[in-house]
Amino acid sequence: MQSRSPAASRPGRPRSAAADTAILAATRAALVELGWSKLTLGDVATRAGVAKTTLYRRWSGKNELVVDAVAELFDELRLPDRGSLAADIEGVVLQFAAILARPEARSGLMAVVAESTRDDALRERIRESIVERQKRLVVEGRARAQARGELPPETDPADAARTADLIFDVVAGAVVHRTLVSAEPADEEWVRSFTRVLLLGLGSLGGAA
Amino acid sequence: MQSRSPAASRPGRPRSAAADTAILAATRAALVELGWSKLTLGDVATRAGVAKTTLYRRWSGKNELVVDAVAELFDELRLPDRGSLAADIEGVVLQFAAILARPEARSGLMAVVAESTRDDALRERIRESIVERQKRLVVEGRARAQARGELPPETDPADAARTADLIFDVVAGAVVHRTLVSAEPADEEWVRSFTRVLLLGLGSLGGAA
DNA sequence: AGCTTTCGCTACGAGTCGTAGCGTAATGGC
DNA sequence: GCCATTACGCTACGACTCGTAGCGAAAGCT
Repeated sequence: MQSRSPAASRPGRPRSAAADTAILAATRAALVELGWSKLTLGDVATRAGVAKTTLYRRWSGKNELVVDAVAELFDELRLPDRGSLAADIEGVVLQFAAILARPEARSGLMAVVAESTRDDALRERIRESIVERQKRLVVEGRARAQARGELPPETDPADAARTADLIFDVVAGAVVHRTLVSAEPADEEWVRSFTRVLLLGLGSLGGAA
Repeated sequence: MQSRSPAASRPGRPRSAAADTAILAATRAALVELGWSKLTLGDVATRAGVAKTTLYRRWSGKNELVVDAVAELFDELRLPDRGSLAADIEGVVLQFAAILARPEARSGLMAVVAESTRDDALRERIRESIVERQKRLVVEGRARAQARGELPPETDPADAARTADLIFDVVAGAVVHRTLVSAEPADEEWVRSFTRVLLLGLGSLGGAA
């Protein structure tokens, strides 16, 4: 989870793996009940049944802890092949929306992103453990669509990377904004409309329902 | 700014308007130097040259203060008529990106949005003073495009509102995600590609540059 | 004038932070 | 089996921020 140094067969008492999972679960529970700002590390330690010092030995602070706790929520993201680009997009967006609908994600994700604007190491940690995994789904879905002939093949690899970044920002940004700023559910109806705009553009809306 | 009660000709010493602007400016300066988490109201009061108690008489806490301080940044958003829907979108998105590039917006905006996930009153304050103003630009730009014949006219008013919400989430979400999560500049090249996707859909990318 | 509200200032209890120090528990090496 | 090494639980601590109370002085209205 934290990609620490080797840690392979080091002398001395090993760190409890159960403590790690208990702490991360306790962090999510505290996020649900208290939210980001009222979450204290002392409280998390109590919930997890560990000493506060143990927590500080493994995480340098609240930011890093919450990143790891929230990152686990995104482990379940999958991209099953549903046969068409539109169906693939709708499927993964609905998964993403379901995760963002959970209170521990809502409270924690935006807060650590906000903190990351002033902390490069934190931003890199978020990128590694959360963002990059999502972006891989975009690349994979795009490749599938190109194999099906639904999208034009990419000419320049640099162009392809820029396009993947653009698609990712549009998809993730729209769902996040809908869920956290507008505070409306990204339900099936919304996802269908969004997918239509993404594939066909604004002009495709408004004509026939 | 805070839309207080009438306040018209009330007996007693009136509140200093200069203090308001000094406090909001000091808040933005503190956001730039310290970021959200290390910003303290005592520090803001000192920077503004007012007593801490004065600050608490006007704002109930850090969240509300930062919302008002950040909201002023969005006052400059305009939607000049550039002749075409594409040009209008590019113009307003570049303005929006320029605001989000400022450190006081980056640090403050996401933080208060994160807090608003657990505070309905705060969310409403954000909606009134920040989000609604942005959304009006979408509605206006869409109406212009329909008058030009670039977009199909809306049939059902409820449908029209849903569509405006969708467009807003896509546009604002994409720019915010690009700027704050991906941490890459939303420069002219990116905005051009984004506008193309928004108007024509994903298929329009990759063919010719 | 007199009344009312705001302002700056000081002080306060409550709560959190992150760390230090200690004795104990759990490993691996010999 | 013994020892070095590391992790753990616990307590205590100074430093800091929070939000509020109380006071006298200032600034407006009638």
